[in-house]
Amino acid sequence: MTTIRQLAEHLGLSPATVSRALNGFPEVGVATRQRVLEGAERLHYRPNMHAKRLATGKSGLVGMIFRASSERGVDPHVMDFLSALSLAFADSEIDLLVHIAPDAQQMEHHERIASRGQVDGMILSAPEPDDPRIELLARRNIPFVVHGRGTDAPDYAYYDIDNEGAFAAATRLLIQFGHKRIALLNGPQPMGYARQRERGYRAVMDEHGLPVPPRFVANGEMHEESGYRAAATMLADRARPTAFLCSSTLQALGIMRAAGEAGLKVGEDLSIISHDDVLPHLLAENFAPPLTVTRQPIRDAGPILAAMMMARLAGTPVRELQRTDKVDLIVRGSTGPAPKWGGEAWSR
Amino acid sequence: MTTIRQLAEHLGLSPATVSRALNGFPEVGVATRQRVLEGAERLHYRPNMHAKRLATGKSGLVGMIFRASSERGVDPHVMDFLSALSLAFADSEIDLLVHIAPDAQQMEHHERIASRGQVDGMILSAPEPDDPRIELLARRNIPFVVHGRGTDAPDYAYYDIDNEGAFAAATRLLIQFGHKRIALLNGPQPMGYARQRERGYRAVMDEHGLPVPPRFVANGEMHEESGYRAAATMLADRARPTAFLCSSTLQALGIMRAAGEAGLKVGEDLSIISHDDVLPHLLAENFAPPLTVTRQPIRDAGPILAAMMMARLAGTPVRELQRTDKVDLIVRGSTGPAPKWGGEAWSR
DNA sequence: TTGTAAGCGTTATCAG
DNA sequence: CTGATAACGCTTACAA
Repeated sequence: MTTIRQLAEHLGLSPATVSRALNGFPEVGVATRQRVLEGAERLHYRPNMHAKRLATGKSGLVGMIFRASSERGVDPHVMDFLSALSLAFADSEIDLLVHIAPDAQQMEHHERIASRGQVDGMILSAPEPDDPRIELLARRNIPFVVHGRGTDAPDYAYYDIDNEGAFAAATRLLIQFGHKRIALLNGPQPMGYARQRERGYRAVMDEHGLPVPPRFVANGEMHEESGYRAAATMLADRARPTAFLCSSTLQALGIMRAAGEAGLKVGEDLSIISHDDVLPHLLAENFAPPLTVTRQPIRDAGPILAAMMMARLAGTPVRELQRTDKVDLIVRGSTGPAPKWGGEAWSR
Repeated sequence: MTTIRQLAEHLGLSPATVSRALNGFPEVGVATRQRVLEGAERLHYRPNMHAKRLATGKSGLVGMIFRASSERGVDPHVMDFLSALSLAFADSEIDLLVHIAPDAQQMEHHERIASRGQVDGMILSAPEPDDPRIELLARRNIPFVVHGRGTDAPDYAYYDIDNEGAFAAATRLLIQFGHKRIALLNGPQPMGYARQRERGYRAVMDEHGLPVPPRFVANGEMHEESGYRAAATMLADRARPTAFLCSSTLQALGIMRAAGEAGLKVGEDLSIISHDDVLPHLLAENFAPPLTVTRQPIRDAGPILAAMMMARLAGTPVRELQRTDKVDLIVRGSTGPAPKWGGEAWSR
């Protein structure tokens, strides 16, 4: 390993000049810089990160702590996000420090990373309204950006999608198709996005004077089995829903299984609209029938949040780093007119 | 931020003694150590990682670079592995540095991490026979452990499952059920595990004198659509297979879709056995019908490889860090006796 | 058992 | 434009 001092000696320069040349400082002569660059190349000089970091106080690391439920582990959507994020940082100098922590140990892990001071900033996702992780980072003065929002207009840097608008649009489509008994299979209760989605759904139901009985709204994790369980229960009832809104294509898969067992044909006897983060290994258009979805690939959030993080580190103020994107509604075969027998609205 | 010097002053000791006390050196007096520990607590002392690392040359970071295909991104199974790995490192001092890189840029990323010297070791997965990544790490003398094997008896530390035995057992079961036309939907061609699986399958087919026409073996990525495509093609032929072996439950989902479109009933007209890494959000037992699988949760590899990595860093020799686990064959509803019409072996 | 002092490889300050 | 020199915060011989 050649050090900056060796390189300097080799060139007949001081370490200081070499450092300046290498780091693009303006005051260094153009000929000198050229010489230094060539020398560095020739001697295979690689700056020692640890020394650099000790001297500058910057670590070149951005931390991200994912949530894991104890039974099901990490939501498969997040891998897609992580992947896009990593790719987006690829040609910067930044590397990603990743933790996966059960909900119960989230704070512990944040404490650890924060107090060690080993990251320049943090990215966090799936915030709740009064998220203690956010409070911690703010208190410790660690720059952070958030994937999602805990509340409607938070005072931190975030990127989110318009969950409320998406679910309002989906509900509206179903109502236009004549559906009156529409059930919602939502994500976990405390999550910001789950609240936003429920709000969009309820607003449109209200608007059309359609009742929302409590048993038509379920909260659960976003996997096949949770979709199956909730749908099976609801479909067993005589006043069953004629349409489902759900939060993930995996849940939709479970709804389809329940529908199959109940002898219902999806797209005719039963309509389904799912939110689609786009899991590349299980595409909504390949469902049988193809799924109608509110679509916003979660991977698109990667480059956006990476850019936000870098801007934040460069000092861009928070209010310039808040963004919400619209969501597309894509109609496919899993939705259709309400069946005749279900034409009546559910009543207490 | 309190430094070790401040803490030392506060206690009337030298930084050296404080350092020794904190790092558990034996020579320090028991009373002194107690005092130091309390003082550190009181002043909220946290050692500066960068300084520590500059002094010791260790980074406390283990790197992992995942492969991503350009169209489908990262295999969803790996998130589960990453998650287990991170959990396993949680109460060590080690943190995980994660990259996701397209196959085409794997070497670039390895170069980058290796030359910066910012990790103490690397974990890598899905090796191929003469994997250039492994060659690079070996040449640079960076300790590493591997998830999977590129060859049967590699000279590096690895953890793998008995893919060959698993697929041999699965093939045997199908043959016992009377199947003669058995197709294999494998993972990507170059991967070690894909080769191992094909070998297990072919060995048992040979053993029973059953031919394996080229069109009965497909290699592809492990997602729903690849399973669908391959199965649809094979099922369209008049001498179609009566049973499928596949590499992932997502592929099995695709096979089921193709079977449905061909009017075949899975478990009766067509048998399916899949390898099951256990995706927690899509369980094989919840398929319709439930899927017969060779089962080995990929998450189990997390703690094993974490322990191996730490052992490797502590100097345990490579030959003591090589392990292969058996795989369970779990029979469920997707397998059954070969249909009568398919009783004849395929012939050229 | 504890202290002194010399690194570890950079960057940053201040002269020149 | 370039060069000394002092940090940066910790570890580790070596001395006591």
